Amino acid sequence: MGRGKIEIKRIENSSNRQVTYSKRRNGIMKKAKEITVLCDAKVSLIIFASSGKMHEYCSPSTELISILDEYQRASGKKLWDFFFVINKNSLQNLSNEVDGIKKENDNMQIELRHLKGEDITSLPYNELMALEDALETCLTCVRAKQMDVIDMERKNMKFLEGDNKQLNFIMNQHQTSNHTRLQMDHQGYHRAARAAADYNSQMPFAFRVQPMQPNLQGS
Amino acid sequence: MGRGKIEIKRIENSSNRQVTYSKRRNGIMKKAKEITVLCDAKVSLIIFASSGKMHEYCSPSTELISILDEYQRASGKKLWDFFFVINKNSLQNLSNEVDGIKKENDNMQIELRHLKGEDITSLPYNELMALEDALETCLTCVRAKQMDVIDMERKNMKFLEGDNKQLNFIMNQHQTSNHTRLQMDHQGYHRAARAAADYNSQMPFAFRVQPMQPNLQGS
DNA sequence: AGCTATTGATAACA
DNA sequence: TTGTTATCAATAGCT
Repeated sequence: MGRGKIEIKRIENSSNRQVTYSKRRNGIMKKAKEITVLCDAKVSLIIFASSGKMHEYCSPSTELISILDEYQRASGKKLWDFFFVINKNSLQNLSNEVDGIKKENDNMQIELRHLKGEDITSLPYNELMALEDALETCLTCVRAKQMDVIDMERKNMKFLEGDNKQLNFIMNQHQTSNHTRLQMDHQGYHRAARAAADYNSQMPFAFRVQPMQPNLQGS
Repeated sequence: MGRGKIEIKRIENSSNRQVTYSKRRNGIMKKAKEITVLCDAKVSLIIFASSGKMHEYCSPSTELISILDEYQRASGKKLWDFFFVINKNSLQNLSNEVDGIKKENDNMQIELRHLKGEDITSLPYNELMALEDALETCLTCVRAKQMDVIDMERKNMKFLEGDNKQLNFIMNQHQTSNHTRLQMDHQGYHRAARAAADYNSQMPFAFRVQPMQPNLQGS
């Protein structure tokens, strides 16, 4: 529709392309306006030139957002899997929260490094003293705990030895029977389970005492 | 452009309106396609008939979402105060990331508590041993650092005493002059600045040695 | 849906 | 860029 027919392919001459773009853009815009008026249609039209400059048309008394909302329902295509509408207050809150978490994280990392004896060059002397005190207290505490654990282990050993004897005794008693079932009383089962759990919690998994029956611990 | 000119106003005859809608819609779609090809433009076109039926065009190798993204940047109009575009993968990634941070946070808190001697009841014995070792190493390290600090303090003291003597000497030398200026050599200035900086880094601010001239440290 | 007279859009040019 | 205009394309009214 001009002085000559043109093929629909990219216009290589840049200024021709620019002129054609601007004329055709106006044409489409006009037609978009017309169809909204003539036919009660809702239209959203967004055009970007290759230069990046944008032009848009949106039918009056309509918001792009509501058209996009309808678009999602009508097409079934979701523009977003998920989206948050966040006003300025909640955005501020979110930002503050994230900052807080980051700060907490940083502080913990610094504290951790100090407690591990790293990075203490930058600590003032009085904090070094405080750190020493804290470490000594902790060491005392840890050593006391070690004693406790050793003590508990001994008790557990003794307890388990006792149970073992009892089990051996029962096993011997039922040696000839085919349906050998442990005849421990109910309380005994629970005591053993508790002891095993207690004991297990002090040991890495590889060394843990395995229950003799799979659902012993669950009872 | 038809058998007669028409006014651009709502077509009251419903079937005429429907026909015109369909014809013009095709026309706009065609023109939208043409401008993308001819002029390298990016186009998003969404049309709703009054019936609610939707038609859309989006220039190829482009996603509506990216056009809308550009729209927001180009127009300055925000469709939302804030929005995340999250596809299933990035949602998973985000979730993993958050989980990671939480886990990291938890681990740090546990480690911190352990290093502070709290909450060690749940530690297995071998970890208690490892903790004891770590604490002892740290204590050694902290004590060495304390020695360093004390040592450095002594050196600084000595150095400052020396400077003090020198200053007193110079002060005495220039006692009668009104333009009393410290005649320390350039190297001496830098040495003093370095020593002060070093010393300062070991002390809380309240006890820090203040430079005698405000721009001494900056030199 | 097609058809086509007619209007509208626009390519080339200024 | 903007305007003009010869030409082509879209489409209104009709089947």
